[in-house]
Amino acid sequence: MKRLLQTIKIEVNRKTYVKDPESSDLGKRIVEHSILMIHEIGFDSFTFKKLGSSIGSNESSIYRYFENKHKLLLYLTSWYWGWQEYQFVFATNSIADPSEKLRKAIEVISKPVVLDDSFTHINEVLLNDIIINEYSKSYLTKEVDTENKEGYFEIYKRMVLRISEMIQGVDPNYPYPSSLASTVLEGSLHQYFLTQHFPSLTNCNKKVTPTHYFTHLVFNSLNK
Amino acid sequence: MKRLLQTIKIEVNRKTYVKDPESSDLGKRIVEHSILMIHEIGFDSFTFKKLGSSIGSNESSIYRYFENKHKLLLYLTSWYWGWQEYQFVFATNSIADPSEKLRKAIEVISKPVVLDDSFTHINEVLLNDIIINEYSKSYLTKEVDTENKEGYFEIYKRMVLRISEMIQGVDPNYPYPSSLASTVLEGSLHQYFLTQHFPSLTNCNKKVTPTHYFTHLVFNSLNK
DNA sequence: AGTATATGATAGTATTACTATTAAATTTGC
DNA sequence: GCAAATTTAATAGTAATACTATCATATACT
Repeated sequence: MKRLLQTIKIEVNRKTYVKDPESSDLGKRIVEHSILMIHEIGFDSFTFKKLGSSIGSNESSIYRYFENKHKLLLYLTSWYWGWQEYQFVFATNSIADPSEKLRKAIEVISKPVVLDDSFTHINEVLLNDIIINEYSKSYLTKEVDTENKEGYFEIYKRMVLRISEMIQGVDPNYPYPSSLASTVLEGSLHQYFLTQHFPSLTNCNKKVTPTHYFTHLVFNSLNK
Repeated sequence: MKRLLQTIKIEVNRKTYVKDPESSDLGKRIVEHSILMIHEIGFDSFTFKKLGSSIGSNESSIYRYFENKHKLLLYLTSWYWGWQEYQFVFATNSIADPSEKLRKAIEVISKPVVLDDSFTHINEVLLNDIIINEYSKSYLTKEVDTENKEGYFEIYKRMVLRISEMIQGVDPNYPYPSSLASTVLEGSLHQYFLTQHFPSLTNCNKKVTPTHYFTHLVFNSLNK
């Protein structure tokens, strides 16, 4: 995948980091290798100490970029959703027909992720896998309400809102546009998780992707 | 809510515990207060040491019942799904008409939980809240595949299968019965979570329950 | 060359997630 | 009713985690 606009930078809530990891080489290596390591050993076993030794740096240096591993996860997830939103808007913006627009939107959010050459230090395929397996942990906390107020989930919420508006564009009388939008976004991650770990609980697989399932689900709910 | 069969005991995978907590007074107090405490401070902050002092017992005594807090969570979630399955089967078993059966099934799994007098040491309302906020953590781990093989998620999987079969009973040609079933079960928890913490991402609230939304969603997907 | 800034190395603290041991209390079997 | 078995409580100890603080060194900037 090639980016059209060379100057784009995914904007992430500044509160997720102490020092912008994009601002230095070490910062980028922290992000790059945190993705590799979380993907490999899982978020629960991941520590700054392990990350430090894997990049030949120091635990204390990582703390200068991120307060703790929870904030790092918020950074990674926000980056991911920002990146997804960019592709989402890019792919749907020029489509006039509401149904085609929504169809494209569902496709973009539920299709398998491919590498984006534009951000060399971020492996989007592995990051997507982290989102599938760890995203819920970023909001299933006792601090979710304060963190929500502080804006850590803005991009994700905006994505749901965009989808919700497209649903309303197709059927203004549909009574559950936000619920359906959140179901597609959350449910898509969940269906991918099930194909990986609980294949008997899903009909999705390599051939039948969540895109097929959710396209069918959404358009049967709406009056066209 | 009153139970009809006095002798029922919810069967939970024996591997979740070292010693059956139902077999002693201390065991029941451990379960009872773990629910209260996890509900209050969240699973992440919950420790056996804190639980011990809250029930006037000792950390080491709790380890004689549960290997660790993850296993305790597996016990609580398995108990919850076992309890839900009991109500599910009881409510739907006698219904002959496939559509009515499925309608009832969706209602049972997505309606708000009420207290069950039959299990005095378990507060099902608080436990339901724990399931909403913590269930994903029981399977979003690196050990999910081995634990799945060991049967820790059997009851949940059986629930999805039951719903899936009911969906097929209504429309044998529907191509995604398992995905739709897992979407309803998982999505229902998620919609409750959203009403609590992200009300702008859902149309569900006190009046419009997830039951309305999912009933609409499912029956519009199927050919009747 | 001198100063600011970034990074690295080391040490230290409180908490967690246990394990092991021993003592006390309670239950059970006869 | 007493001895034996079992359960629970108390204490101590270990390795790892999640940090904070301090100081040294390297690099970059003016």
